[in-house]
Amino acid sequence: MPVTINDVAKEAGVSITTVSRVINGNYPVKKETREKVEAAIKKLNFQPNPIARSLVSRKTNSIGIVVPSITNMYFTEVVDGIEKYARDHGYDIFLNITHGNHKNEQVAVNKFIERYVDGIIVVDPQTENILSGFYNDVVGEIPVVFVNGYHENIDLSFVISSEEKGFTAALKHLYKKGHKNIIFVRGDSSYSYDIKEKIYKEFVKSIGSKEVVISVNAGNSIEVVENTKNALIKFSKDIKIGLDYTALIACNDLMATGALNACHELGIKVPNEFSIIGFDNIVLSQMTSPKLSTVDQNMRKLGEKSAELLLNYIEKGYEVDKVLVETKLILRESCK
Amino acid sequence: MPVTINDVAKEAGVSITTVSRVINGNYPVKKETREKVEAAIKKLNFQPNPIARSLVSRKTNSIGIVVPSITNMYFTEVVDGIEKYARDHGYDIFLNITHGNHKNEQVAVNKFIERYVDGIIVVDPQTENILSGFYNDVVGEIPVVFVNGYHENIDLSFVISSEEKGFTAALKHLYKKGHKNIIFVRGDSSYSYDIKEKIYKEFVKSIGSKEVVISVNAGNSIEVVENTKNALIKFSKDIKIGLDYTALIACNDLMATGALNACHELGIKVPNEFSIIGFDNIVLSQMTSPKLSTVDQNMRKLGEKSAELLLNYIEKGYEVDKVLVETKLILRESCK
DNA sequence: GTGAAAGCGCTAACAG
DNA sequence: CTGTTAGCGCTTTCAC
Repeated sequence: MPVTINDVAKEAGVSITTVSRVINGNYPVKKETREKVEAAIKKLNFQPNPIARSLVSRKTNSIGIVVPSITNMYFTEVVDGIEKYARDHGYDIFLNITHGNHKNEQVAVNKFIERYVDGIIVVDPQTENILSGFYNDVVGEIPVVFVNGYHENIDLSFVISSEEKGFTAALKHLYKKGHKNIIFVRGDSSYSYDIKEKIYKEFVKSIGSKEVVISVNAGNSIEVVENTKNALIKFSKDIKIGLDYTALIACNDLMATGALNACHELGIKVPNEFSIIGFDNIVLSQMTSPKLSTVDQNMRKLGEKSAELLLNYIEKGYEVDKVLVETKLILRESCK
Repeated sequence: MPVTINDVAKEAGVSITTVSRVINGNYPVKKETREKVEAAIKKLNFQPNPIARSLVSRKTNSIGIVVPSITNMYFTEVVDGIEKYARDHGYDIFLNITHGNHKNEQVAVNKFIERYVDGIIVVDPQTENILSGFYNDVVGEIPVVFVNGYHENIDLSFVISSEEKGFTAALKHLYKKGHKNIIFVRGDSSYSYDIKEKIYKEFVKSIGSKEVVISVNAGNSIEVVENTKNALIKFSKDIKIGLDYTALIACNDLMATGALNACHELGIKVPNEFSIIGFDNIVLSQMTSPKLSTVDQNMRKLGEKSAELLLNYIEKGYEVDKVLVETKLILRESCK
């Protein structure tokens, strides 16, 4: 049986109120009394029961993270950033993995609310939950911060990476290096792929080149590597990769890795004959050979910022913000 | 203000005791009474406050996971397995990342105990915490299950993958395929590397071959890929890789990937001239070109099993178990 | 079958 | 400065 505030009070010869006061330091306590109490606390090794505390204070010092997947290196770094920031600030974190299912996401959020977590971070929320108004009700009950995902004209708080900027920078870099015909690789459905495709098409048009969009199945799962490889190999039968087209830009590093593998198999030298640039800067991009040039989304910062924002809401009240996290072009070995 | 059991009692015209009974179904309640109460619960959309519940029941329906890292694909899959099993069985999970620091690990465990989680899973515990007796005190307070890590003659509950068997199988496979001179790659310090080295040396001796152990800095971080690559390239100056030595076995897939990258750079064809076999079967092993042959540790199952064990302890009482999870040789493209 | 009342461990008026 | 008391929302004796 753990020691309670009562035991401490008895040991110190004071009331439990006094003990409570020295624990919380929110009311004046005479120095000698405090010392007596502190001695008792130490002697008995007393830890206030957070459950009892929460019951009256209506604060649990915990936050919930809802994330589509954790085997995906992208999300993993975001979670890492959140965890560190939150823990450093005295919050424990609950984790719920939705596997990209929008119903699961709702269930997860509702369960966190029932648990009385102090706030929730949803990483890459399902677009339909954003659009359906599900979250508009939720934020009435509890502060929520979203990391990336669909956010156009949405009255909710987001931490977003400036993908447009980063993607444009990557494209411009390729162009500056003399690449005129650039292949674009995207997954089947995602807000972020749509944005990038739009930018790509406009860019290609602006330089008077022709567009080649390769769309592969899945987008963020392991399979996308293989899918991209196969798609590119198939594509290479019609068009001379390395001659007609000298560069490729992918919506994420998984796809870029798949493209790299295709070149490997086709005997195309990267970067000498063909340049590849990815997106995200997941750890994988440093493990390939050659190492991938990519656009750093700074996922860890994305996580930290969202946690920072959430803790602010918890402590000072909710409001709607959009925080932009800068992306950064990382030049490694896969393009020249 | 959320609706409480009082509101329901009032609405249904019964006492809160009765409401509590229909919620928990632990005492007989007349059918019509129950229906009245259920109607009220539904009407008011009542959710029992888990904090209040925990305070009296001394059960939080939550477990804590302590893990060294989450950007490491290996741990990530373990956590995934735990999360799924626990959630499917009504438990929420707290996550704490220690970054491989044994002090952090202790703090994490203690914080979970203070939070009154119902049980704790420690993935790859720090050997010094195991040996120092830290955990022997802990299990007196709360059930704990460990996933892998040092466990020889340790009186604690472990879920362990049969690394010895898997590693031996990989070695035998290589030998059967005609490889006599096999290079071994390990990281600097880890119980699991030591075990593998021992097996390797015995095996090499048994087939009358000579041993080559390459030890690289770090073991489970991103850098190990690069470190292994460099080590192998350096090594290749003295000994003809692909001629004198035709195969390599690594302690994990990160190192195997590094070796693969080295071959790539050295112009050595894998698997035609040189065979590589990894360990773990992290997702990365399917993303390389050629895809890595490896030993599947079945990390997801490791996670699930540990959760299963823990929930059993929570519900039926703690005892000491050692559960072995089988490994499996996965032949893909990197060896022949 | 049902309800009154005590209490889980703590905080926060309210008195003094 | 310090103590008494009333809860927070729920479960669980103990009576009836």
